[in-house]
Amino acid sequence: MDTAEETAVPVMPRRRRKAEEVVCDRCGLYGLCRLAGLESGEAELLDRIVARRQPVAKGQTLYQAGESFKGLFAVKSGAFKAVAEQNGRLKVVDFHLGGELLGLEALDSGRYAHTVEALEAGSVCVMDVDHSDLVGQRLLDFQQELIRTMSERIQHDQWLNALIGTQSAEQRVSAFLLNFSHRLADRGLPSSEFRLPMSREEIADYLGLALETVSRMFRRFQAQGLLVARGRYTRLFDLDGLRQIAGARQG
Amino acid sequence: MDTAEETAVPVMPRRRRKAEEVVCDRCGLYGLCRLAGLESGEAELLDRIVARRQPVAKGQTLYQAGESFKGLFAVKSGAFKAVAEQNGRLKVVDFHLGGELLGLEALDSGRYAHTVEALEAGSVCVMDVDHSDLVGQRLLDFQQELIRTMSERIQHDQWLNALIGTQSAEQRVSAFLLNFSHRLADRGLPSSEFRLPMSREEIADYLGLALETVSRMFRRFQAQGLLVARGRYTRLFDLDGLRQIAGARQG
DNA sequence: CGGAGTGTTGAATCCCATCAATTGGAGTGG
DNA sequence: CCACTCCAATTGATGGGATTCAACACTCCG
Repeated sequence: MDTAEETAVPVMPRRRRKAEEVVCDRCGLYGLCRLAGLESGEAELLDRIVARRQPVAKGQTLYQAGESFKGLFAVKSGAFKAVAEQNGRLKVVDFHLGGELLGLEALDSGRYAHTVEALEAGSVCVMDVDHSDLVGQRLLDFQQELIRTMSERIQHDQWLNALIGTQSAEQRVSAFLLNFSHRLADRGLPSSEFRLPMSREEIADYLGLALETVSRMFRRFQAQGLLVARGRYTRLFDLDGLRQIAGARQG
Repeated sequence: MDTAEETAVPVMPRRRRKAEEVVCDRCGLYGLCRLAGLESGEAELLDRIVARRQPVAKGQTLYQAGESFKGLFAVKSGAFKAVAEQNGRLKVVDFHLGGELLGLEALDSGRYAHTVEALEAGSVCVMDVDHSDLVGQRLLDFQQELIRTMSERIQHDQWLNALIGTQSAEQRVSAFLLNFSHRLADRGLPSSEFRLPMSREEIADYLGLALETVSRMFRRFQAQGLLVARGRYTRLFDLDGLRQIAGARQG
C-alpha cells in the first residue's frame, strides 16, 4: 500500500526556531492601538494605555478564571490556551496565536471566565481598557473597533459550537487542522508544515473528544496520504482532501 | 398547499392565552433604548432609532443567514430560534426568549450569520444601529452598553460549548431545562411549570443530540420523579435533583 | 373523525470513550 | 554521547452511550 520507502523518514527540524513576533499591523490590538494614539504619533499616550511586549514563559498564566479584570491581552508571539472548568472537568475553550485578543469575555462581568496559559514561550501586549485617557471621537472609534472584534468572536464561538455539536470526530480534527493552517497562513507563516504548540490531549479537550481519538484521526489521515504527523510535527499534503472530510467551512 | 391567507383573521387560541410582553426594563434593548433617548423623554428621537413592537407570526423569519444587516432585534414576546447551516445539516445555535437580543453576530461582517425564525407568535422591537442620530456622550454610553451585552453573549456561547463538548446527554438535557427555567424566572414567569416553545428535535439540534435521545432523557427524568412531561408541557418537581445531574452551573 | 406532525419506545448498530499496554521523544545527568 | 527517566503519543481490546432505523402512540386541528 504505502509506497514510501521506510528509510525516507521525514526530516524533523531540530533547530530551535525563534518565536516569530507578529508585527503590529497584523495584531488584533492594532485597530485599538492605532485609535489610542499610535498613528497620531502620540507615543506617550499609547504607552499609558498599552504595556508593550511583555515576555511570557511557557506554562505561565496570563490570568486565572475568576480573577478581576486587569486588561485585554494581545498575543505578540507564542501560543496560548484558554481553559474553563465545567463541573470537575477542564475544557479547553480556545487556542490563541499571534495577533489574537484575550479577555473579551471579562468586559461584562469584570472577571475573567477562563484561565489562560502559555503553551510555549512568547510575549504579549496588555491594554488597559479603562478609558480615562481617551476622549471624544477617539474613544468612540475605539469602542467601535472593540465591538467589531467582539462580533467576530461571537461568530467564531458559534462556528465551534456547530462543529462540536454536529460533526464526527474525523470532521472535527480535519476542521481543526484546516483552521490552524489557515491562521498560520494569515500570519504569513508556513501553513502546511508546522509544529503544533498543543498536545493531543489539549486538542481533544478543545474538540470535545478523547485524546486517543485525536491520535487515531491523525493516523487515519496519514494512512490516507493526507498528511504526515510525527508527534507535534505536522505536514499537510492534501488540503483539498481534508476540506472534503471537514465539509466546506473552516471558521 | 398552504395558500396565503394573511388577511384572514388571526387564529384565536382556544384558550385566549395572550402572549406576555416583556416590559421595557426587562428587555435586552432597554439599556440601549434608554441611552437612545427614552429616559430623557425624547420620545421622538427614540422613535427614529427604534421601531417598536412589530408583531411576528409563528414560522416567520426575522432575517436570513447572509442577508445584510438591517438592525438589532429585541424579543418583546414569543420565542425564536437561530439556525445556522453546517455543511448540509442544520444546527440550532440558540433560542431567544423575551428580552433577549438578536443580530449581534452581524455587527462585524454586516451580514447575519443565522436564520432566525419565530417558534410562536410574538413581537419584536428593531433598533437601527446606524448611529447617525446619536452624538457625544450618549453614543459613548450606547456603545458601552453594546459592549457589555456582547461580552455577556460571548460568555454564554462558551458555556454552551463546554456543555456540548464535555457533558453527557443526560447532563445536557438537564442543564437545558434548568437554563430555560432560570430564564423564565428572570422574567417573572412560572419557572417550574411551562410549555416549551420548541420541539424535541429543535432541542436536540441545539444540544448536539438525536431527537430520540432527548425524548429518552425526558422520560428518564420522569421515571426518577424529577419532572412530568407531556409533550411540550413540562413541570419540574425537583430542581435540586436536576442540578445534581447537570453539575453546578447553568449558564 | 382522521390525517399529519410530534413524541415515544424498542432493537440493532456503531462510533467513540475507556482501560491497558507499548512505543517513542525530549530532557537530564552520568 | 549514551543510559535513564518521564511524559507524550500510539496502538489494541473492549464496552457503553448515543445514533439510527423502525414502528407505534399521542395530540393537535382541520
